[in-house]
Amino acid sequence: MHVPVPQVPTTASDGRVSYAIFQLARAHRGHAAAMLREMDLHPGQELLLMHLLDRDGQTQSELLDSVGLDHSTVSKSLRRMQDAGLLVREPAPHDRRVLVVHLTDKGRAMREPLTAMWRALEEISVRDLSEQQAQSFIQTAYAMTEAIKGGPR
Amino acid sequence: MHVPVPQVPTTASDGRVSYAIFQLARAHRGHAAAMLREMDLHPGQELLLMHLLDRDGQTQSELLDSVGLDHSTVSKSLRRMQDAGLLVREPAPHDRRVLVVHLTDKGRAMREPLTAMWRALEEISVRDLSEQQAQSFIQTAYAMTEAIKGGPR
DNA sequence: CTACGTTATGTGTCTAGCCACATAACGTGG
DNA sequence: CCACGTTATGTGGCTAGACACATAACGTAG
Repeated sequence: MHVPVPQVPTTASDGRVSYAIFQLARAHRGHAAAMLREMDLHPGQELLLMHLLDRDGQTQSELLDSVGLDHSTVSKSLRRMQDAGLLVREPAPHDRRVLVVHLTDKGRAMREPLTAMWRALEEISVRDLSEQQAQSFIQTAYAMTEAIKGGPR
Repeated sequence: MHVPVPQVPTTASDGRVSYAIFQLARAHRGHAAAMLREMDLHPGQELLLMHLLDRDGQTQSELLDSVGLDHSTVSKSLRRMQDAGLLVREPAPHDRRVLVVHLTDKGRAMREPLTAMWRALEEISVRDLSEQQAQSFIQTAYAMTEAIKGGPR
């Protein structure tokens, strides 16, 4: 099977793997954004929703650790998602600094559309791959993720 | 070699490959952003610079096609990069709609730092990979990129 | 030569995401 | 019990990036 490898800028010719990641990420994110748009979500919000769908009632700090974003990003996104009626934030009883996040019915209703979105994203992504290629890709991708995040030297 | 596969949100359990791309992209982009920061560049600007380093004097439209971003994004980024002294935009002689972009000395001076950045990014990315794994990854990544961008069905 | 579609670019507006700074509440050492 | 460090969250400011709308210049059909 012939796979076209686009012209890599000469400045990145020493970073073929990195450039491939870069290009794949762009395409992948773009496609996800289009699907999220159809369900009235903005890119990034789906992650927060997904973590809340797995465990409702988390504090902002807990969510922050889950998604790995800046606390200000989470704070602002949650406010907008509250405005959109996806969730509510309530002060915690025993620690007045803490806000506990709960999904609304509308928020919980996003479970199926989100599952479908990931399934659709997966289908198109692995469309031309063998099962073995897909498994190998996952292994390699996580190995690199760990290395970049500062795994054991 | 044992590679930890982080807990995937249940909503994305049907999208293991996609979630791996998502996580890898986050880490990769974050690391690149940190390095770009040290050379006073903002993420995204490096792409424009790299394409100009390969071919100076492109019009905004040509650049736009190269990088694959919205024309408004390119327009605004170029203005800020001009303010930063990396490039200049001059009206084209034979078509008064067109702006031709030229690098300044300061812009051209980014070639070596950028090359070094991609090399560093590559080193850490492939640190725990065999040459065969890296080649396989590139192939798979571009196959997926093509599939997502709407390759032949 | 004029009307109209196309092309190149700009601007406004929105959210994501980061850093830096600010604030309130919690906890602990003295 | 009070000063001080830590934690949880908010806010301001910046750029990236997308979409929608606007404008000027080019090109072409009639």
